[in-house]
Amino acid sequence: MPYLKDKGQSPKPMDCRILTAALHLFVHHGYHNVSVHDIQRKAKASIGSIYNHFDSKEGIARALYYHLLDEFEEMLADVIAEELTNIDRCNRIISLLFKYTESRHEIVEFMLYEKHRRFIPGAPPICGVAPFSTMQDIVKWGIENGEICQGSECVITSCVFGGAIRMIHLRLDGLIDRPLPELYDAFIAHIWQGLSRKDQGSLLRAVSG
Amino acid sequence: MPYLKDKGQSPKPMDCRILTAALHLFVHHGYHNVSVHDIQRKAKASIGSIYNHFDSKEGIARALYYHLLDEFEEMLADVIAEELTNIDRCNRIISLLFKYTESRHEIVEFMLYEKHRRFIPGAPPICGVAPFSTMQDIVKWGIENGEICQGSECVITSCVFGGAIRMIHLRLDGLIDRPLPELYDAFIAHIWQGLSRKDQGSLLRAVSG
DNA sequence: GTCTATACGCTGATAGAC
DNA sequence: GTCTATCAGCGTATAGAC
Repeated sequence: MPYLKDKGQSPKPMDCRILTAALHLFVHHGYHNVSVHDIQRKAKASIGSIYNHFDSKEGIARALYYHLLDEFEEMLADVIAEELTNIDRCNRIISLLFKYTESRHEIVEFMLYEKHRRFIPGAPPICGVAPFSTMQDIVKWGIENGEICQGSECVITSCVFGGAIRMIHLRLDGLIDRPLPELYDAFIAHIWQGLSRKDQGSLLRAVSG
Repeated sequence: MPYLKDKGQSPKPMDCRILTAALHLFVHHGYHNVSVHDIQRKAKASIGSIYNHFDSKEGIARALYYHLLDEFEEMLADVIAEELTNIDRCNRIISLLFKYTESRHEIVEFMLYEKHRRFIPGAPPICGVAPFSTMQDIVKWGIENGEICQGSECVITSCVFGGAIRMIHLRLDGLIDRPLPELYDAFIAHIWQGLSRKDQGSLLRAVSG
């Protein structure tokens, strides 16, 4: 393809043209507002060719979705392989998502902002699926080894990644006008340190002094 | 209707039947997977009657959307009128959203989990629209009067409400099996106090990392 | 205001030549 | 494998009786 990275078996050139066209159209107009004719035109292929590569319009969406899901999961595997603390793993994931939101916004929008079950009948809710459960695992490990505060995994995971996902949505909707990576440091600090006013200075002084 | 509350001018009985049927069907099957015939059947009205009350299928969705948006905004006005601290206002909003997720899940799902622009062409992105900008205002006031830590409004608003919205999505997708109000206290504590373990060592790590 | 019957465009999918 | 031409069904919306 490649979408997020080069590894893994990429689809064949023609599949790629079709999937890339479909991704673009789905993101900008919505699955239901895009016809197979639109995809065919954009991919510079014919209807017959489309149906030679995919069994249906829904099949195109499915292929796209599961392909990107795999790439997402690969990215997370890489982050886990890095042997960081679990907090830093969370931060790294957020950092990558913020970057991709700028550089590959169509992919991020399709994966993080679309209701896939609306057009892929069999699809499980995305938040329960591999990459997202992996994110919850990382949080769980962090709680277990004491990096992260005690509490319900799903609540803490929601706090960590829910805020990030919200920012991505706002950015994609044009309601944040700065590139997300510029807001990364502030965001990370808020999440881990909390949002109520606190006298950070004295806390830090207490440690160093 | 009433959806969230009784005040305001409710639609007429027939409008109400149609809108209630449409809400149910849109939430469960998605706007594009619902035909006017489905709505007509569910509302126990005829096609002709539907088109006597609304100009189009899209018109039904629009009426529903803006009606609920008004009710949402009214709810926020009530919270603001209560004269709480701004942090408590945020908490109160989250508490109400959690409660409504249990008792009126179709409304919450329609308002917080649907991509309205996919079927209501003129609609502005929901996060930029009245109730959501009001939420950002509350955060802004909290920053200004020193209750909430210094920082970018949109980042802090994302942290506060993004986590809550994420939990609502997870709950609506069946990935959280406990009623959200039971998780409210924990959630609030995490948001305002932060997620890293609370001894100074890890706080410093979070700051430097 | 409510109803039934109908028109008709669009779109997903197929057939069959090359 | 790719293409064009075509079909069949669905779904929005209208016409017109009551």
